[in-house]
Amino acid sequence: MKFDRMSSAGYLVNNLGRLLVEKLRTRIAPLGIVPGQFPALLALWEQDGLTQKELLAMLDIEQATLANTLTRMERDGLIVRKEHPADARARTIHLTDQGRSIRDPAHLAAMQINQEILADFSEKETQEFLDYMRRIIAKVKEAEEPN
Amino acid sequence: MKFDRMSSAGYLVNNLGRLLVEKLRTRIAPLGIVPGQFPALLALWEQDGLTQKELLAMLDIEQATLANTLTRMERDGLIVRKEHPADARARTIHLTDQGRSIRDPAHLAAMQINQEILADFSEKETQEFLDYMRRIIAKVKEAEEPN
DNA sequence: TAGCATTGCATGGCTAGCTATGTAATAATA
DNA sequence: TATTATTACATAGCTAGCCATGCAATGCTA
Repeated sequence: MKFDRMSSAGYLVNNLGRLLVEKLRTRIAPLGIVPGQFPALLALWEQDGLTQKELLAMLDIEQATLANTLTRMERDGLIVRKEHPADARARTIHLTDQGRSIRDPAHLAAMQINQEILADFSEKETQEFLDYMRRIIAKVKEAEEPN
Repeated sequence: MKFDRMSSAGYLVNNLGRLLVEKLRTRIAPLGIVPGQFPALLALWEQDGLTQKELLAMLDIEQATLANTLTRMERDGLIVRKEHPADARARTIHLTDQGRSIRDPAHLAAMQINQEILADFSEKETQEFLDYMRRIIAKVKEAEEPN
């Protein structure tokens, strides 16, 4: 009985995931950000001044992971956290000028990577691939939350 | 200009990768192993007594990552490292009885996950999906090593 | 309104990936 | 053969994910 990694969806997804994170890392390094900060930045570029809880609701990571990522983002001068006007437990999260300024090149880097890795794919194949991914994600999430 | 994560191949691959790692983690926890150990175990189940270098050549991780994983595997009683008969720098890696004994259930867990997440896929769709993944992986690797 | 439950966030400890670097052993060479 | 280069592996330090837990503030309720 043999297990062939190249025929294992799980193995392939994981392997590609790591490759793409590293690719993104090198692309966005000049902007002073790292891959883990990307989803939070995307959300904050859409809407600034959120609380951690509100931001968390937009992301697919755990609260503790976000808290640590935000701490590093603050350290790196991308965001500042201000006291919440009405709730002393909460803090609102605001992009700095620097955090705001890298929006376009960061978007571009991510879009270029997506485009490059799918350069040999037809439009139909690209859509099929994205659809397969979304279907599997939905399936996994449904399995872990049967409600 | 908006960036839609659900249309980003990179984001989707990553998101799914994490979901699947966690799924695997819960499945194999009863066996006393964790996902990072899986590839090394697969290789050792195929061939025991390899050096770290030989094992590394079969895996898609960096040397330092493997060294740390092997240390944890030894700590957890899955492997032992013995002195190499001819080269005092190297050590040969051997499965313990415990490491050997979990082979079948571990294989089964991984195969079941692959099967479950693709349960709604036709055979054709499954093959297409795997093929798309392999094509993209090849593309990314080719891009980073133009030779 | 006093006490308890809940909430918002932070922290600790783990796995697992990465790069860079150290160290001892081996191999190559001047 | 003495020195230098290379090799095999380990270690340090980082990001980034996870779960469990702590703590202060807020909300609820008897």
